[in-house]
Amino acid sequence: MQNAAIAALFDEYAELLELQGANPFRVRAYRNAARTIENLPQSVADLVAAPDHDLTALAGIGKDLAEKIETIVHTGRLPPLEELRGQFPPDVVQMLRIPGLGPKKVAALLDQLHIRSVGDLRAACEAGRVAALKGFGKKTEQSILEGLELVEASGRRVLLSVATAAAEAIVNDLRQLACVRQVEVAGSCRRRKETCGDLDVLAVSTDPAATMVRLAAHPEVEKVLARGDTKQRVRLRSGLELDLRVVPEPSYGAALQYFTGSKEHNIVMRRRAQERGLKLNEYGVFEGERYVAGRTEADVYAAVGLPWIPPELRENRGEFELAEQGRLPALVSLEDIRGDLHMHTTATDGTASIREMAEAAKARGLKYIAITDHSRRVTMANGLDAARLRQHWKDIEKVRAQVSGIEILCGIECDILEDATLDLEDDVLSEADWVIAVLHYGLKQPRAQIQKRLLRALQNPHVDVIGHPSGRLLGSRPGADVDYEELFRAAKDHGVMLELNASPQRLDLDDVHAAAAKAHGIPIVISTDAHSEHGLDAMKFGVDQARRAGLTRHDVANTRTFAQFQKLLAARRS
DNA sequence: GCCGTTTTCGGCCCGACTGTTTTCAGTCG
Repeated sequence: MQNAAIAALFDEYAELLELQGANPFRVRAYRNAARTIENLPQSVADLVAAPDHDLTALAGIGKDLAEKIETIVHTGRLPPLEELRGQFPPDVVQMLRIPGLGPKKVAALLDQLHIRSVGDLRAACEAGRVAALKGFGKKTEQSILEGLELVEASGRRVLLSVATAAAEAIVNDLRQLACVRQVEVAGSCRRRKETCGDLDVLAVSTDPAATMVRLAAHPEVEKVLARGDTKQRVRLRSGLELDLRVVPEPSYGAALQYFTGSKEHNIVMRRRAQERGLKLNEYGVFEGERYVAGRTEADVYAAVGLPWIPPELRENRGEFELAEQGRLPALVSLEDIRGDLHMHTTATDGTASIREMAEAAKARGLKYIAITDHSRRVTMANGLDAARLRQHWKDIEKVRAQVSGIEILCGIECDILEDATLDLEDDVLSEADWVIAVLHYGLKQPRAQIQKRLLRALQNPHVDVIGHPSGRLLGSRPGADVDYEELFRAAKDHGVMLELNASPQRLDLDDVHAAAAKAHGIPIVISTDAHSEHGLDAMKFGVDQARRAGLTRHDVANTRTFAQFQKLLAARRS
């Protein structure tokens, strides 16, 4: 069982416990455990398989949870959860997704109105029975009906690329106002998480009311959901919800820190403040009633004895320890990137020619690229067989002569077939400058076969890098069941690099596994997998995830100059 | 349910907004 699945069981358990009215700290313990497991680079199942393992060494895992994890790994089940599920109708989880409905209200609906399903809930609202309940009213009833629509329609997280575009549109509009002194996106979007559930925008304004009005009037805003003096929540036409908060100047840094999160990171921050006899909230750091700091984020971190921590690292995944020891990494940036080593052309499923891609890459300041079209197995993309590939490389060489100022590698994105052989013969692969091996088909194969395919590819002397290792597509397709520890060891042994695919729906390696690959000393290549000139702009999203993984420019192979990169490649092959 | 050079009990982060309340619980981030 994969870590995410184990975490999901604990999250569901926490939700049902909450409905039951259990001790809130007990509920939190399950949620904390879920986060710990989710953020673990190695598979919990592998940990359990090790002879003298100790799960209680993990943060937030004690004797009880360790036993529950063992049970899940061995049986695939969590009996107490199954028992708890039996006490509630299956639709409760969906009801909890409705904005405004939390565990207390849902429990009241179940107990007093005997609601069994989402359908029951709709009927009860329409009959006016919900409004009659104590603690409910007409407005609540109406908002439940609207929430039901919403939950059924979307309620999903959106890609970081989508969230970023929406946030920038709003922020740029607010910036037009003379009264707006500062405005910035906070939240998971600022932390550059791969998907965002909503948007948080923070502003300093001399006229908060006018700022609120401006947001409400923005063409992308579909509905104002809540509006106070300092806070407004709106729903955008895309379905994404956005919070705007207007704060006083002396609180801007504290508010930015607070609303950037993550929740887990902030809990540690406030605990550190407490330990120093201080109180930290979105208005600043306080000693009793006295304001101590809050104008900038750096001031807030300094007040709790830390250097400023980059937003991408704020997940309580070890950044506090690094900050305390003065060992925060100098994170890789987009400006560090010199090459892009995965892209397609009209030879297969790209929309631009070799020359157009080269010119577009050059215009973006890149010094070298690899043209890596598909191999024959990818028939729907018109994948290349050996003969067409050799001709394609000749065409690339012609472009090399025509376009100066950028180096172009003759590459290939070669499929690792379901039977663990490569889609092209060794003789043609040996002629390539750059070989990416990837899984496209048979992603649902059992773990053993997936591993066999990856390991066989790693052992092939012509393979330089494994591309998008899991094959996942965010929000639509889970990745293959990869044993990452084994993958990393083998990649290290054979000197093969690993790709962090920057395409916004892939971001694969993800941040957790990219960090683990770095720990193994494996060079990471951030590549766009561009299928058009515009696709080259995805590099920033790959860099974002690399930063979340704590990678420096030294960890990323394509920050090297072309000469240095070629040396690395030559060393790998010898 | 977890955790601990303030240890094995008694803590566990903090505030805004809403709707329903006559002073606050629930929800949310």
